[in-house]
Amino acid sequence: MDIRTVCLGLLTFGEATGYEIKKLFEDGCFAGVFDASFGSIYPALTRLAEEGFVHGRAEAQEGRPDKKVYSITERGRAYFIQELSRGVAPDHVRSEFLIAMIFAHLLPGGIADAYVDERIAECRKAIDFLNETAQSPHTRIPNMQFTIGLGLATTRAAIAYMEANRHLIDDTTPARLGAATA
Amino acid sequence: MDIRTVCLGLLTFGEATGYEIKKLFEDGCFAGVFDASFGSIYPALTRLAEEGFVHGRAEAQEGRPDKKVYSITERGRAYFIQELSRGVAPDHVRSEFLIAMIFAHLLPGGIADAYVDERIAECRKAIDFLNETAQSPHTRIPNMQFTIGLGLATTRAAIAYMEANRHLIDDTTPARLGAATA
DNA sequence: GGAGTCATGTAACAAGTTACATGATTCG
DNA sequence: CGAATCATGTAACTTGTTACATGACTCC
Repeated sequence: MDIRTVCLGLLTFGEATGYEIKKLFEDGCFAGVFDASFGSIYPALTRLAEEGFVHGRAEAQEGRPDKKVYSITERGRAYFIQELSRGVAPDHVRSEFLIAMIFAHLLPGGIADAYVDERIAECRKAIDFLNETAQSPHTRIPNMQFTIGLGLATTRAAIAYMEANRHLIDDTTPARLGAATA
Repeated sequence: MDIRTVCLGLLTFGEATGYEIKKLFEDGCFAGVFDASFGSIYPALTRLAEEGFVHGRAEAQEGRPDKKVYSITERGRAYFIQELSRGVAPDHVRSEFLIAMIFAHLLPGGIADAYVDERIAECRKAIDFLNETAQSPHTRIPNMQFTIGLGLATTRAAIAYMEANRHLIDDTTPARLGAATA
């Protein structure tokens, strides 16, 4: 699924500007699920408008560029539902953290260990964030609670596992030694 | 981290051809962590060879194109360790499944439910695969056991959560009804 | 005065995918 | 006889990022 389609989906929750969509990818309910830069969001919205899937309304502002507030059209909504009904592609994951863990035995002492520390801290932040999000009004629908709950369950499992098994990383032989004995 | 660097990392485990690297991304220990197509693997290896990070040896075969077996050089190994020591970027995730769950309330009855079925089946397959991988000889190093164990822990948590909470998805109001009451 | 927020947009670039080209062998 | 496996490589294309351009206002 491309960014265009995801933007369309976001607009089913209500109107938004490109700037607001970007923030939803960063701190909103899409954090950790999808991400996109301004350089892809703005052209995506422009094209959606050309195709008649959204409608852009310019809102004048003082001392700032006009705000372009987009709202989804009936056609857009139908198209989004159709796209989402066609099936879901496998997850696309690219985790530098996991790669670092796979090759942890090559890293000089302390580095992989620090990566685990960082990761645990990030997971804790993610849990706080998910708990907050679960309270916000538009996540009251059951499928949102499901999605947030799934994130909480897997993140908690990750923390518990890492805390219980991080000695497997600490014990890693430093790189130079590993190369010498190979 | 780009594909080039990950290919370099794979070669620290021993020599391999482009074809074999592709298989490692699909069924090997990198399944679910990273993925790449031939169109990016072959050029990556060519460039790594030009840069002196790997050495390519052509092996003649009957009735088939020459096999190019790549092995990592000392420079390549040093470069890879240096790159991996510079820190890890945040995970890059793009999950159509999670997007489908977020918008499940828009989908016609039964579809989101089927997606959950599929997902649980995939998770079970992933667990079988991880258990097999944990037995193979070159995953005996502790950090590999850690990585595999982390995958098992989070995947099991995901299955358990989905089985216990999938009613939140089943209960979803069909799309047309949802639109009418909005 | 510098950083951060709000706000949009484009051009140059990077990265990676898909499809094509080639071709023998083996398995069902 | 078709599909899968083994095996490499390139060109066209898609997608998306980074950096730049513009500009005011507010907080420290």
